[in-house]
Amino acid sequence: MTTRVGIRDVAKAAGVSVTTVSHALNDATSFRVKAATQQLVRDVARDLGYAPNKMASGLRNQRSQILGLVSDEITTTPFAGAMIRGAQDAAYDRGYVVMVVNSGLDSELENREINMLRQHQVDGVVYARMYHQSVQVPAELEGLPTVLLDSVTDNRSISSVIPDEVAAAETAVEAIIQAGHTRIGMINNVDDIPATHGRREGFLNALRRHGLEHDPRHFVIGQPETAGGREAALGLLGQPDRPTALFCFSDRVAMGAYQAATALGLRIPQDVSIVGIDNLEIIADALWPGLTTVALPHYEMGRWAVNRILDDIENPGAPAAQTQLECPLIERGSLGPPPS
Amino acid sequence: MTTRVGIRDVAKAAGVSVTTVSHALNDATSFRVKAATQQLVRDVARDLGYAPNKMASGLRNQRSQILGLVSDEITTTPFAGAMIRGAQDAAYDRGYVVMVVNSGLDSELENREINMLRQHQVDGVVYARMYHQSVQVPAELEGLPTVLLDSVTDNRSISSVIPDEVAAAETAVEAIIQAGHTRIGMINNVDDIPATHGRREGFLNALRRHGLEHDPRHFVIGQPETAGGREAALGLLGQPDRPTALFCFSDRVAMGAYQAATALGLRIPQDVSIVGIDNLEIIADALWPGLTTVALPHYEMGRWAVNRILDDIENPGAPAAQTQLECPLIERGSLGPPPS
DNA sequence: TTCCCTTTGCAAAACGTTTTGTATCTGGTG
DNA sequence: CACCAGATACAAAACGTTTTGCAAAGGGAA
Repeated sequence: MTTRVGIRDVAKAAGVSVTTVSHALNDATSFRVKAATQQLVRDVARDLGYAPNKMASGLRNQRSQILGLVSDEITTTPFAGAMIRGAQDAAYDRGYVVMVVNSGLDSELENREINMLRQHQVDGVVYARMYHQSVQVPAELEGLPTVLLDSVTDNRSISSVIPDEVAAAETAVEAIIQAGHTRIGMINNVDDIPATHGRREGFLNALRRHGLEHDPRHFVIGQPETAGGREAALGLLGQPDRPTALFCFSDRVAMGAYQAATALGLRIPQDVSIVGIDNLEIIADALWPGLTTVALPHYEMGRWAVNRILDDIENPGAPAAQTQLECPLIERGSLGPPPS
Repeated sequence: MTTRVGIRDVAKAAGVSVTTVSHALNDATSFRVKAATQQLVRDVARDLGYAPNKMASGLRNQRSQILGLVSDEITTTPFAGAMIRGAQDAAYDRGYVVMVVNSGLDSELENREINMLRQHQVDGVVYARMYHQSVQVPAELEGLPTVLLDSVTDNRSISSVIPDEVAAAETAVEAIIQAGHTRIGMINNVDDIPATHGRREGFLNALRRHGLEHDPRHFVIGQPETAGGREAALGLLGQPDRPTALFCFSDRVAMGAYQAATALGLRIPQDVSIVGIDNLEIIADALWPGLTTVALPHYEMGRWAVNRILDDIENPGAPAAQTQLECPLIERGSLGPPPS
């Protein structure tokens, strides 16, 4: 239970003043300390296990080196981990640390939590959603550097990063077309969210680009969970001129499609190919055969958001940027040539 | 871009001294301020939107009101969310906030991150693992109040919280026995970790308690993922006197068992019942029929750990406690009576 | 009125840094 | 030898709180 060692202890041990220690350690630009002294101080500091108190230096510098990350439901979603980790890695690389708070759907609570972050003098906050959506930035964030993660708002002066939904869908459908399919179905989400529209658009783009006809009977919507996918796929694959490949709104929907295919006695990918979106490893890897899917760049978005906010802090006044990140195809075993 | 309002602004606006404002707001025990004055100060503070600077008060009080949470792989596991959320909820209730860091498997990085937490003067740290295991507490945590989450160590002076693995398995197997089964198989994990041994023990306990014979051919081990479960279940269910119910090490293993059953033309639960452990919603809910399983209390463990550490901080010297939390049965549709 | 308590308020010190302004060296030049 | 310019080191102020010690005001009791 030794008491913490402070800068004055280092000064005393090294036989120099507190000022000199500070200069020696922060080496700064102005050469106000002799190289030999600097080395001495550093050695002493290391030997004593000195670590500067960020509460004190933050108070003095008016900079806490803490970033806030406020998110909605962290619990129920498997994506949270990757986003948070990306944010933390980026923060760590630049000497910052992240405080995560999550408020579920309770905006009253969210405001109180943002207020706590403010009291801790966070230098900025990443406002994150677990599913890409359009949000209203709470007034509590006024005056704090803010970046949106996996969400957008109409205020163009706030930077944001989201997946390129249209391109993601195009990537998936292009792969299906490359495999030789011409009758391609899609199971989309019923919900009115950006992902729904973007993925639909990408699907249609790819078909059009290759001169393939869009058969409305092969385009269905359902709840974006496994059960919804199962029902939708049962309908789609039960038709006499069923599609030979299915592009699913998400990996969970794709899992439902697997169940439907199995129930109908169709083998994957010999009888029907299935492609998802998300690269939710715990599902995509577990399905049998493995699910070919397009990865959502959660980790990268987390990194981008933090880097962007730190740029804003270090260099204020740069114009805001709305960024879309690419979504790579992850091949496993559920995409093959159409049955002959 | 208004400059932050400080305690002196409140004092000036209320026409009292800074001291009085501090007393009025922290109301404390000693009645050093008249009720009317206190009310006035509070009103003024609210009107001005005053929020105390925790860096300053923390510096003065030698207490940051920040807790560290260091964990291993947050990315790949779906449990992280629940644990973190539990920790945060408990922290929030008591006026604290949580800094999460994760280091993957890199203990070098872990040490540096713990060092960052120390610099930020965290009042304590929760040392968490995503999968219940035995750990060595890093020397860097020396002198900091520490609680282990989902992990244990041989140092009995450190508090810890883990799931009651034995009881969890007993709960699962009891339910199977109650449903009428007598030939019960288990697919266990190959890895030498506490969960493996605890769940095996609980399985055997339940059988013994009901006078059921333990058939070694019905007990197999495999990799604790879906593929491992699939292979193990193919062997188990391919036997002529196959078990009528399978207790699986985890929900992911259970998913493999579903695949095996389907491949063998066995219906769940009519031909074979399956029970898992984890209550990994994204899988248990998605399987068809839904997976009956035993929930691991991740959220509750997170809460317990933080509450315990705050108790330790507020009231040092209490003896350490090693706690096991209960695991409730979650019934969905994969457990039924044995085929007649 | 005087004295003494109690209530209420304030000034100042302290927490551990960083940074500014100034003082002291050193050695080179006239 | 005297002087000066850099190089190097230091003392002190500041960041925004909390808390201690003290002073002023109020009010009974004598």
